Amino acid sequence: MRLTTKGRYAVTAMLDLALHAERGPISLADISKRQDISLSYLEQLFSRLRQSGLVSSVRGPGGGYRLARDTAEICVAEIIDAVNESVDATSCGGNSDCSAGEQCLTHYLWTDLSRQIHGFLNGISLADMVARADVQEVARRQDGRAAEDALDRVAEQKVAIIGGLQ
Amino acid sequence: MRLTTKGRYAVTAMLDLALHAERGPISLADISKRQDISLSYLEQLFSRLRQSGLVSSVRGPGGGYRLARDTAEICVAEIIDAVNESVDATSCGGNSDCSAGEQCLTHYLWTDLSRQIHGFLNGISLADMVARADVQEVARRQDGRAAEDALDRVAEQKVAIIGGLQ
DNA sequence: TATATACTTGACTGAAGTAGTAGGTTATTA
DNA sequence: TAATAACCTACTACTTCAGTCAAGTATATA
Repeated sequence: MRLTTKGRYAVTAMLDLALHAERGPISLADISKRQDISLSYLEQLFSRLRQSGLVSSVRGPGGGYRLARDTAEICVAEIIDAVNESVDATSCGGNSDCSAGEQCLTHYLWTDLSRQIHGFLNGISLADMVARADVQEVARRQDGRAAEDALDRVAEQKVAIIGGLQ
Repeated sequence: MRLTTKGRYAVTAMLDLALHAERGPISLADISKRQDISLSYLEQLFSRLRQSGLVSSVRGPGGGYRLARDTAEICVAEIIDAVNESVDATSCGGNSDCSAGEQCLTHYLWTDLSRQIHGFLNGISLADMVARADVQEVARRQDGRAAEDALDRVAEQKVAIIGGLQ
């Protein structure tokens, strides 16, 4: 069992998608900026998310990704599964051949733990996350900063134009 | 967060110690045979378990390891901690600096998950494991096989002796 | 229809961790 | 003093992570 940036990034990106769904397709470049995740790395992750049927893509200018299902129908466990991170805590994958072909002493402990984790992550949908106050606050902060950055870019262009006129 | 053979082996070995505590110090060679874990690898793990004060050692012939505390006072979470496997699911270690120095969108999700896992593993002591029927069954099977192996070795010695006499 | 935009794919890489192996030294006891 | 078992150090093959780079392909707009 492992949970690394891979699964965390995937969930974060999917949540970003859920939060900005009303704007139409969201480009990975946008998510990359907002969530501070490498664009190329996001491309890899979304390739898997698309193959798993969690998102659909729209190509061409103005394109991007959108959720394939309602936010209430996508749970965190699915997203982590999609990017190939297993939440299984046993070494045998539940086959009970963990110690010289037979069940190891601690087999049931890991089985119980797996059930515990899976139950927890299965019970949380993107809709649940979107509804949380703390998530909304972070999202507001991130959107605010993105707007500032956009203004900065406009200002820079003005300076460049004025510089060109002189 | 990751849970690999390292943590699993450590818990299994500690449970083996708990199950055979009445025999006095248990050698790593015994555990290695019973649990099918590499002896050298066990040495590495027990070095950490000793440093963490979970086991004490007895050197010399007839020596080995024994639990430093009562089985009811040692929980699974401690053992996994001791061999340096973290059960923390956040990337920031709880520092909330996960996304460009600020809290990431999914911070609370990983914090909750960590609490969940830690609570589960903290609530299970070695005594709880020893008391489980499934654990006792596997232990009986392993002890039975160990006894058979011992008989086999005696038989081999006899053959060797007879061979030497001829 | 040219072109910018955006998604897609594959190969590659440095760093880190896993799961060991090998070969010693030191302490104890029979 | 020989055997036993803990203790210690160094090494290695392998895998995965996290990310980069480069070359594509598809599509909408001007």
